[in-house]
Order: sequence, then C-alpha cells, then structure tokens
Amino acid sequence: MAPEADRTKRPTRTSVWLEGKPAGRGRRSERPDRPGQSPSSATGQPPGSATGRSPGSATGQSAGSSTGQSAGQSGQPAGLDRDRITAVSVRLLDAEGLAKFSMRRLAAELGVTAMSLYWYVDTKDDLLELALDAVFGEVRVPDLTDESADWRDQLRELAVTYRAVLVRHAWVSPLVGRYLNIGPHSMVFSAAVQTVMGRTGLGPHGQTGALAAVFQFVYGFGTIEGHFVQRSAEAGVSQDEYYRQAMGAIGEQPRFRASFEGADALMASRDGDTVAQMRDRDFAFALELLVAGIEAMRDRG
Amino acid sequence: MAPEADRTKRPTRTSVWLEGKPAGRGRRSERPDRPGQSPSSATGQPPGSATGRSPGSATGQSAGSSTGQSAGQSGQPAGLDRDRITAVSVRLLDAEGLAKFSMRRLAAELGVTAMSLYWYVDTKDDLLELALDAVFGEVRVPDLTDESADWRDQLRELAVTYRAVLVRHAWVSPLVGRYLNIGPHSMVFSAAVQTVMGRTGLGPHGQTGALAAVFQFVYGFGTIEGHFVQRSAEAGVSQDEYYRQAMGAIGEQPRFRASFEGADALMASRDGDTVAQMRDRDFAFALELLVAGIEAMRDRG
DNA sequence: ACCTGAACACCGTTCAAGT
DNA sequence: ACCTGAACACCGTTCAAGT
Repeated sequence: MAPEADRTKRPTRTSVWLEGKPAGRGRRSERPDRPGQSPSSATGQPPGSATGRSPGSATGQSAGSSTGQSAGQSGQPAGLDRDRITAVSVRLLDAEGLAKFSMRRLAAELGVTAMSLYWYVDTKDDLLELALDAVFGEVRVPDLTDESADWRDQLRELAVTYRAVLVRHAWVSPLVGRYLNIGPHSMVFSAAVQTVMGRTGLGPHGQTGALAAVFQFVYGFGTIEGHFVQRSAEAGVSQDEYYRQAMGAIGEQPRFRASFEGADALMASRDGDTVAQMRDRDFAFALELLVAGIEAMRDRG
Repeated sequence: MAPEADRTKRPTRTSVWLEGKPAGRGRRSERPDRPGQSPSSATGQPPGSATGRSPGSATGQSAGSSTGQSAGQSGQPAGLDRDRITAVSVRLLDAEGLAKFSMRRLAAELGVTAMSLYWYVDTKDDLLELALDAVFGEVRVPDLTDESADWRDQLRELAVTYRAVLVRHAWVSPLVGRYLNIGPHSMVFSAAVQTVMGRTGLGPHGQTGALAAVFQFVYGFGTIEGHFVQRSAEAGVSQDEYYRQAMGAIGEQPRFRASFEGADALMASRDGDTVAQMRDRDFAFALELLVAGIEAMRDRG
C-alpha cells in the first residue's frame, strides 16, 4: 500500500488529556490520532468527575526570570517538567495576556530555548490546555456528600467561584471555548455542577437547560468582567477612572450625542457607587433571578 | 518643551468609531489619543442607540478571489473602500476563522498588497471592529414602537437573533469581549435590549441585573455552540457524528472509565435526538427559565 | 490620492545535530 | 534523555518611495 497522502502535517488529536501515555510526564507520545470534541461543548458543560494531581502552586509570585537551576548556555538538564512549565505559563498568561504568550517568551522565562519545550508538549495548544486545567484547580467545590445542604447555596458557591477564576485569569475564557476541558480539575468542577443540578428537583431535560442558563451566564459575565479588569490594569488606572474616561470619550463624539441619554441616566443612577459595586450587585441579582427561575420551572412541572 | 517621550509606538485610541473624522472613509486619521473602554463592558451591554449606515451585504457569496477591478501588479486604483474591505473580511472570517485571518491573507483576497489596507484602517483591530459591527447588522430588532407587544416575546426575539449571529459567525464571540461595541449596528441592538428590559416592570437595578442574566447567558451559549458547529464543519462530519466520535475517544481512555456514568446516562437519555435538537431544547428551556425568573423577581418587589 | 517593496521584529514548528 | 541552531513559512506594522 502506498503511504496514505499524509493528510496534514499533524495528525488530529484534540486534547493533551487524550495522549497515549496516561499520566503524561515528558516524552513525545505516539499520538493516537483520535478525533473528537466533547459533549461538554455541545451542551455547555463537561461530563463526569475525576481525580486531580496538583501541578504545584499554579499562581507563583516571582515574575522576574528563570527561578532555580538554569542551564546557562550549552547542553543539558535545566530542571524542566510539565508542572513547572505549566505553572510558569499561568504566571505569564496572568501577567501579559494570551496575545503576548508565546513559546519563545515562555522559554526565555524558563532560561531555555523554545525548542526545549517541545520535549514536554507537542504543541502550544497542549500547553494552554494544561494551563487551563491548572487554574480550574482554584475552584472551590462545595461538600457534595452533605445531604442536608441547600442546592441553592451550593449553586451560588459554584457560580461565584467560577466567576472568580474567569476574572482572575482573563485568558481562560477564550480557551474554555477552544478545548475539551476534560482535564482532572475541570472534571471535578463539572461533576460538581451536575451533582448540584441533580438536586434542584428538575427533570433530566430541565437540568441540562438550567445548567446552561446558570453557567453560560457566569461564563459570559466573567468574560466581560475579566476583560474590563485587565484593560484598566493595563492602562494603569482604577476601574472607576477607566469607566469615566471611556464614557467621556464616547460622549464627546457628536455621533453619539443623540443616543446618549440612556447611558447618562445609568451614569446618574450610580449614586456614587463604584463600577465594582455595580457589577457585584448585577451579578448577585442575576444569580437570584436564575435560582427563582429554576424554582418556577420546577413548580411548573 | 521636549517631545514627551513618545510613550508607545501607537497612541491609544480604543475604537475605530472614535476616529477624528466622523463617517470614516479612507485617510489615516489624526488619532485623537483618547482612552477608554465602554460602560457596556463594565455592565455587560452597551449604552444608547444609533443610526446605521449599511456596509452593503456583509455576507457575500463568492469565496474565490478578487471580485471585480483588480489592479494587477503595478501602481493604482484597485477599487478599494472600507465597505468592500469589511465585507470581504467577514467572508474570510466566516470561511477560515479568526486564527487564520491576516492582513496578508485579506489583501491577497482583494488582489492587493497588505500595505494597501493601511490606507483605509490604522490597524488590524480596526478592521475587526468594522467586521464585528457589520454582522450585528444581521440582528432582527423587534418593533419597539408597538405598545401592545409583550416584552416576553420581544426578549425572546432578541435572544434568538443574538444567538444566531454568534453561531453563524464563531469569530464574533472573542471580539465582543475585546472591543467597545459602539458601532452603529451594535448600538441599535443594545438600545433595543435596554428598551425591552425597561418593559419588564423591574426597577433600574433589576433591569441591569436581568439584562446581564439574559444576554450573558445567550453570549455564553452562542459562543460554545458556535465553536462546536465550526469544529464539526472543519472536520467534515455532521455534528452528531462529531459528538459520537468525541464521546468514543474520551470513553476509550481508562482515566475516564470511572467518571463516565454521568455522560453515559446523558447519552442514553437522548432517545434518538440529534445534538442540534438537544441544544435547541436547552436554549428554549433556559430562556423560559429566565423569563420566569424575571417575573418572580419583579413580583418579589 | 492611493498603492508598493523592502525591512523590522516577531511567530509556531520541524529537523538534524549535539551531549 | 534532554537540549540546541538553523531554517521554513508565516505574522503586523513602518517607512520611504513610486505614480
């Protein structure tokens, strides 16, 4: 048989978590060539549960350069491993954003050439998947064995903790859409979500619908909020100052004069609140709205 | 006075829509150097309303190469303008995705060099903002002057049409978070959203919270759905086949055996439905949940 | 007024080679 | 086993120059 045209350069394999070798230390794997995109992405949230091997502290502190045994210039060691690479990736993504994150930049931070990284991961996407799952390790999952707990409280806790992750790590949002999210920490989170939804009293169809309502809302909210927080920080001003400047800039445009009463009214109704307070209040209200909505749909049969 | 250090290469100016010259044909503008990020990004949705100059049909058909008067090799004309560039950008973004969209690729499609484009826009970001607003021209806005209309129907219509845009153009989602969204079409949409929220009977604070609940949900839902649709298309298989393959690939992994009953149960409960049907049902249920939630919060005072 | 060529400072990734 | 240098095929953008 003639060699099958070799299709594209890289055989499709949609997730680091679907590698040949199980626990994944180093070593370029044999790339099982599996297709796929998870049910999570079809319905809005991942399937089962899993155990998590912790990747050390994902959010380190020193943002200088290579910490520890750097290899200098020539040949060997350098003390790399997936966990360290992942941790430094998270730090870099937090500090400089997804757009500026590159294999070369990361390698420099680790005191190594870009090509060294390819011993530990197959692609940049693999690295981002690892970073993504690492920050899902930050979610606080409620005690699911507590039979007496109110599902409303558990749902609120999951929503709040998911929002916090999205805001702390603005780069997470685009990746959630991009990958399977079947890493160990992601699985713990989505298993918790499903368990809690199971306690609402809704039927199976209602559960998936309500799950989408709640967590797609949190995803959207946290995404926009994270962007805003990051932009203000990059501009070196407070969120309130940033907000004020933006409103001013838009208001100055003659194009917008006519259509600006709504925003002005909103501005006026602030009553001295900060944008952070306004956002928190919106989030809290929306969450109560969703809980009330679940109850209403349940009572409706 | 000495020249003020010249900060970065490009003075900050956060939106094409905040250019010096109003209607924006060609000509590198004088870059007013304004700061800002809109209130929309703080609260989740833009401010006022606006009128829209239509950029021709944003979604053209011929996906070959330069349509019409191409300049060949040497000097002049080429028949470029912002509307044509925007329309071709949308076509290219739809066909090949945000990741593959480049100034050079677009220029080739227009039969021109990349540098020509910089006569019409200052940056790639400007171009993406124009494309983004162009597809917001696809939203169907309900008749807001109809006093007898039910706000529930109008809210559903806006949600459905926003979802459709996000799914048809998967590249829209990351851009919504990135830019101000103060283009004419975006403004029409958000003004409609605010008008309809004003009819729910909620107080001002409730309105912004409920607005976030509904439209951040739609944003999240449409984002994930758009990704899934695009991935299936790229893989050249139906959505159902794609879903099946993904489940199979994950299920094969021993790591996931233990944690897979939940997903299996979900799989079994499908009863022969397609993933598209499941998604539509989830969306519809979530939307009714949100409407019921708004009513409950309103009656709660 | 509108378009181009060459150049700068980047990318992700492959491959053959070093130790 | 782990790391590197050189190279390939790309990026966005600037600048001086063409017509």
